[in-house]
Parts: sequence; C-alpha cells; structure tokens
Amino acid sequence: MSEAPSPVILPPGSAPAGAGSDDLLAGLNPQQLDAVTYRGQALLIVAGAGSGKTSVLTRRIALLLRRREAWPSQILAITFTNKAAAEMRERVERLVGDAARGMWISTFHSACVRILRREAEQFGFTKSFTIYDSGDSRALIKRLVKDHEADAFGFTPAAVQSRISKLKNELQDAESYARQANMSDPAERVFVEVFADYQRQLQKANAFDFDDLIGQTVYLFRAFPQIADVYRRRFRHILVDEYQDTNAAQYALIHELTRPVQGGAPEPYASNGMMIFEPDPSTGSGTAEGAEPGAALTVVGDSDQSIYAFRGADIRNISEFERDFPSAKVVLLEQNYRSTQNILSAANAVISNNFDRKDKKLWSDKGAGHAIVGFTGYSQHDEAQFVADEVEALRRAGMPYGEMAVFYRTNSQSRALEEIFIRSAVPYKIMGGTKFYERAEIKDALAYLVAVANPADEMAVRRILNKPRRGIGDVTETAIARFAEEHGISFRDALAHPTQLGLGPKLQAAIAQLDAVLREATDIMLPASGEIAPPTAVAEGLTLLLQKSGYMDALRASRDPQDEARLENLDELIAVTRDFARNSPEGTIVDFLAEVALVADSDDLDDESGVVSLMTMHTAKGLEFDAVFVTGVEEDLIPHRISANEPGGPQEERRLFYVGITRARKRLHISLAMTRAQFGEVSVAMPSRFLQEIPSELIDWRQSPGDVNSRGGTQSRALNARRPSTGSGTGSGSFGGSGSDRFAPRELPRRDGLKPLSTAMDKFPNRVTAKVRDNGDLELNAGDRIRHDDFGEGKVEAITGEGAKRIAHVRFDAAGQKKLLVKIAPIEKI
DNA sequence: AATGGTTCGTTTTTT
DNA sequence: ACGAACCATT
Repeated sequence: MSEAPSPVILPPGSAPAGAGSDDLLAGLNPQQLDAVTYRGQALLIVAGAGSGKTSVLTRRIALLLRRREAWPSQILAITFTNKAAAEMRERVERLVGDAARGMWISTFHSACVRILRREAEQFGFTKSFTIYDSGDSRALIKRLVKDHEADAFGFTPAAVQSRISKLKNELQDAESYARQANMSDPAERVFVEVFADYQRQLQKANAFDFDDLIGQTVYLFRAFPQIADVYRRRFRHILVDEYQDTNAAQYALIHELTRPVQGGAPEPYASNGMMIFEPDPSTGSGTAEGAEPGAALTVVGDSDQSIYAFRGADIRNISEFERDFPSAKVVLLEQNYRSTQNILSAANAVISNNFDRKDKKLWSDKGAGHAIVGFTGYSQHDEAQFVADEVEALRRAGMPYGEMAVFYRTNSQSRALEEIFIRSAVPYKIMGGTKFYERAEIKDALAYLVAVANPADEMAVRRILNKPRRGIGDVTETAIARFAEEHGISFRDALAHPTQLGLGPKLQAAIAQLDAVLREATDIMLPASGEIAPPTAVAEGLTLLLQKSGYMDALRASRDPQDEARLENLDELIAVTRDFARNSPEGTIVDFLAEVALVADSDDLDDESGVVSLMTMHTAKGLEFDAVFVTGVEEDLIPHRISANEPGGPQEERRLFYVGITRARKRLHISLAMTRAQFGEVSVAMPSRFLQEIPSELIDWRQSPGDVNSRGGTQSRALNARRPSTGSGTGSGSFGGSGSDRFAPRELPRRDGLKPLSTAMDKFPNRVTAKVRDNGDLELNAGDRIRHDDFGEGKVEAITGEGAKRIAHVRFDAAGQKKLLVKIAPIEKI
C-alpha cells in the first residue's frame, strides 16, 4: 500500500541507540520466547485465540531486524486483511522505528499485485492492468452466460462465478479442467467454454480478478523460473498470519517463494528499468554464488479458528504443515491473555466437540470472572431489547460503548438490533455491512477512472457510456462496438470517431463530449512523455470527470432524495483521493485503483470509538472486546442451515461460534429468540445445539429457553423437525458427540393440561423457573378479547395462518397493534 | 429509452 | 421483508 518503494539501507551501527533485544523478549512466556527466537527453515506457531500471536509475530520480525539477521527488504509478512497488515506494520515500527521501512507487510492480494505490476509485461498484460472485484466479474460472467446460452443448462451467473472461483483457487484453468471433466456432457462443455471465454475477456481487458491475482502469480513463477528466483533470492524470511485460512493457490504461492534458489543469473535482475532488489549486503558481495537455500518460513495459525473453508481455505494446510516441512518446529501457545476462565472454559467445551482436531486447551490466570449471561427472548426484538438494556447497564457501570460488540451470524440479523438500538438511543456502528465501494455511484466514478487508466477495460467504458443519461442505449452501444471491431480498434478508441458511427447529431455530440472529458482527464492523470503527474492528479482528474461529464449535475438536478446521499458519497470518494495524495505522493491513478479494489470496508481504520460495534462473527475474527454479545444462537442460524449439507459444515460453524466466544475479555452474553421472522415469515426457532455444549454451571440464565415456552413435541416438530423423531431418546449426558439431534423434540406421551414434559427444559438444568407456555389449540377468532402478559388487554382483529403458525392480529388497548403467534404467545382469552 | 409494476430470490462469510 | 432484476407499457 504505502510502503516506500526503495528500501532504506541502514549502515551497520545506525540502529537506534541501545538496540539490545531485551525489551523485545521481555514479558514473554517460554513458548512465546521460543516462537520469537527459534531459527530454522520452518516454524509453525499454533496460536490459540488471545495467546499473543500478533505480539509474537511482530517481535519476531523486530528481532530479526534488530539483530541484523535480515534487512527489511528481505522480509515478507502476509496477512489476510489490510487492517491486520496495517496493524502489524505499525507495531513493528513501534519496536524498531525506521528500520522497518522497506519490508513487505501486506495481504496476499496486494503482494501479488506488486509482483504482477512489475512482471505483467512478461505475459501479455500491461502495468496498468485493473482488478475486477466480484461485482465486476459477475457482470462479465453474466454477459458470457447469455452469449453462450449457458442458462439453457441451468447455469446462473452466480453458480458459474463460484465454480470458476473454486477452480482458480485450486490453480485450475479452463484447459486443465476440460482435461479431467466429462466432456461428453454438453453442460460441462458449455461451462468450459464460458470459463475459457471469461479468461480471454479478462486478458483482453488487461484485468485480473481476485483469484487471478494469486493464481497468475503462481503461474508466473512456474512459467518463468528466473523471475521466481528474483523473489526467492530477495525474500529470506516469509511470515504468514492466519495460515489456517490459506487456500490451495496461496499455499502454492508460499511454496514457490520458499523454494531454494536454483542458481543461474545472479546479477540483479532489472525489470522495466526498475531495479527490484538491491544488492544484498548480508551475503557478502551479493553476486557470487547463485544457489541459496529457501527462505525461512514462519506460519501462525489456529485450526480451531478456520472459518473460511467455504471459500477454499484448506485446513489441511496447517494441520499437515509438519508433513510438508519435515524439519518444522512447532510451538504451541495456549496461555490466553485476553479472557477470563469462565469464557475460556465455555470456548474449550464447545470446540472440544469437533473431532479430528488436535487437543488444545486455552487457559488463563485471570480468574473465573463473571458468569456468562444467557437470555432467551420471545422474539428477535425482545432479544435485541435485552442486548440494548444490558449494554446500557454496562455503560452505567463504567464500560465505554467502544468496548462492547454484538455479533450475529447473518447480516440480516442486524436489522432488529438496529431498530431497538435506535429506539433505546444506544450509539452503534455496523461493521462491514453495505460496502462503500459497491455502491453504484462509487462504481460509476471508479469506472470513469478505469476508463482513463486502462482503456482496454471495455466493461468500464461501457458502464459509463450512458451515465449520466446521454441517450445512449443498446443500439448505440452495439454500433460503437461494431465500429471498433470493423476497424480493429478498441471500444474506447471508437469513441474518438463519433461522426463515423452513423448516428444522429445529438448522439454524436454526446459521444464527442465524453471522449473529450476522458482525454482531458488523461492529460492530468497520465501526462505524456515522462512527465510525472502531481500527487493531486487523481483527485483533480476525478473531480474533473465527475463534473464535466455532467454526472454530478445530474444528481444535483434529481429530485430523488437518495441522490443527495449519492452526492455525499462521491464527495467522500474525492476525499479518499485527497488522502491518497497525502499518503502516497508518488502514487498514480493505477495505484489508487488497485488500493481501492483491495480494500474492504471491514478494513475501515477510522475506529469510531465510543460506539457499540455490530458485526458478523466472521468479521469479528481478530478483534476483541470487553463485553461481547453473541446473538441468535439458534439452530439453522448457528449452525446455519445451509452448512448442514456441506462436508465439515457443522464443524466449521462450531469454530465460528468459538471465534465469537473467544473475542470477549470480561463479559460474555449469549442470547437467542424463540421466534424469528425470516423470509418475511415468523417461525419458531430452536436453541442451537452449541448452547448445550457449554457446561450449564457457566451460564447464568436471565431467561432460559424453558422459561419462554415449552415447545411441546407436536408444535415444534411441525415447524422445525428435519426428521420425525430420531429416537435419540434420553439425550443423556452433557456435551458428548457432535451434531446429534439432542434438541429435536421427542415423542411425548400426551399429557393432560398445561405441563408437557419439556424437551428443551430438561437440557437446561440451570433454568430459573419452570414457567411453561403452550396454548395448545387455543380457539381464537376475530372479535375475541384477550389478555397478554405484557401488553394487557386487547381485541383480536384477525387470525391468519394455520396450525402452529396461526397468527393473531391484535389491537391492544394500550400497546397498539401487534401480531402474535397464537401457539406460544403469553395470552389468554377473556 | 424511460418508467412503473411485478416477480423472484435472497440471507453465511471476503480479498 | 426487502431489494434487485425482469418485463411490459408509454
């Protein structure tokens, strides 16, 4: 991102005064010390949650620098998110100061962009290639699916996209896939065609998609060993964070980089006039002998926190590290410095239900701490109210909002929380929700920039063609494309000949205007002949594009109230370009686009402190908070229902839950609701199987599932049962095997009256009371008057739905209109 | 080509 | 429930 392009080489002795290493080793436990100081070809640090992983990694790097075992330029540290990379850089800098400059600390993707940028011309790309995000890819694939009529075989763009992505993550291309696929199947043939065409289009557009960034770098290294050697010679220490989340392509990349240097051309290799590694002072003259051992590899990870298998992460990369690197040293960090013992005990208990895992038990010397607080709401709003109340209580007790976080499994769950938080005046922010860079107006603005930076990118040019409205539709677009093809020029260049397109004068003028604006912007951002654009070029160029194209005027003239927000977003984007000018004065428009493409919103560094953070459990990884609320702990949510069919799905869900739990330092709250509106329909929710894996003595139920309703056999089976009575019967002991149906309702003998033997309640021995609620077949009709425990008296206006899903629409005298599930609402007829 | 109405599917997670 | 995407109408 903003690393200095040419590493500073400090002469020996210029290290900060008193450059001893003691401060780097101070306060480490024996295992951590080992992890920081071990020297060898391969080191695996198995770092449990909260075990000081980042600290170990940064100190390890700092020690290498401090002791002059490595020059900054010889270090490559890889993380998964920009945020993690930024934090690591900052912490290393804090330890060694300027000596940190010149290190590569970046994500897999940005490291690969840097490499590809330098080598692009070796294999048919130019330096100004652009990066397609998943939205761009999908748009392209959508077009191709149509062109190839692949939809006739039931291919949706999304399905094709995910298949291609999976294949690329396994380093397959269309040809290699075709070789092993069943090509007598016409559907397969079409898929291969689309795949191959997609790749051709990318190349034609001088673009890489996210997966290509990794995959093509591997390809580059394999196809051009002498190029690979350059990087192998350069990077002597490679460190990879979150190793459990690497996929096959990333794994291959690491392997390529840590391979021994074969020898041969030892002279510094210059690419495009840019010298990309400086003579290496640590190996004497830096020229002489060619062969060198592979770089030292350090990987850090925790297989219990592997939660990205769904996108190709292969847990075996870490679990079989010792097989891959027979000389590897393994260090296990089990002491947790984050959470209290109660929280860790719960986490340990949950994760121990995953089989085929290496046993690892986190422990803490912080003492037991507070009990985990459990709550079962009647609805998701009820649950949210509990969270809001609890947040306020903690706040009053002195905990800052910024130290609290609420987690959920799916983004859609944030809605109920938001509503209640707003009503309760709890300040909050949603992390990683709607993405700034995915907003239409932002993508439009970026497409303008791409049209300038990489005119080969036809998709970008087509995108802006009629934005703002210029009266250019399908017909005109096709005419331009045809002209381009006939004259063997690009789509972009065709815009320079508006008079020859056979169009009316209005359209000609519109196209000429667009062409002129793009040119003018090009002059600013990519000045010809060696001139260097000023740092502010991107900001100026973007402003010009948005203004002279009429884009902003169109928004200003609009009376759609949303367009005001869109204008603000564009202003924000311009502010981003100004920041960019400040942070990377040498950065070009191409650099800016790459940075933007690789930045996720979860990387948002402006840690707006002082507000409660709401996020998914995935986003929560790597973070920690004093107080954590894990919400929606229900079957079909966590574990999510679609995980049930995927191999390893339920186990991954358990790890996700584990990640959520282990984010908490002092206070952990676990909550669920008995009913949840999903897909617009209210349904009965069941407590998650994971809940029951937590020893009951650790949880203080403010309101246990048994308190809210009993869900006697018939009703929940009607709604939720996957199979009729599995007869898992007694569901005896505490936490045993995984994934059984212990919460599945059992066939119960019909009991008289109101007290069926509860199912859930047996399983929650720490329930507070034995209140039970099941209205059975309560007859209720429009016009009846009822009394509700909370809302008081009211009149039934209508009954909808059937069976267990019967809903009463009630107008309460005091509380207004409500919809209630007849079966379980705390109501009685009067 | 733009607008409005309807259907549809969508709700795991991210570089 | 909600938004995107598709379709039919002007």
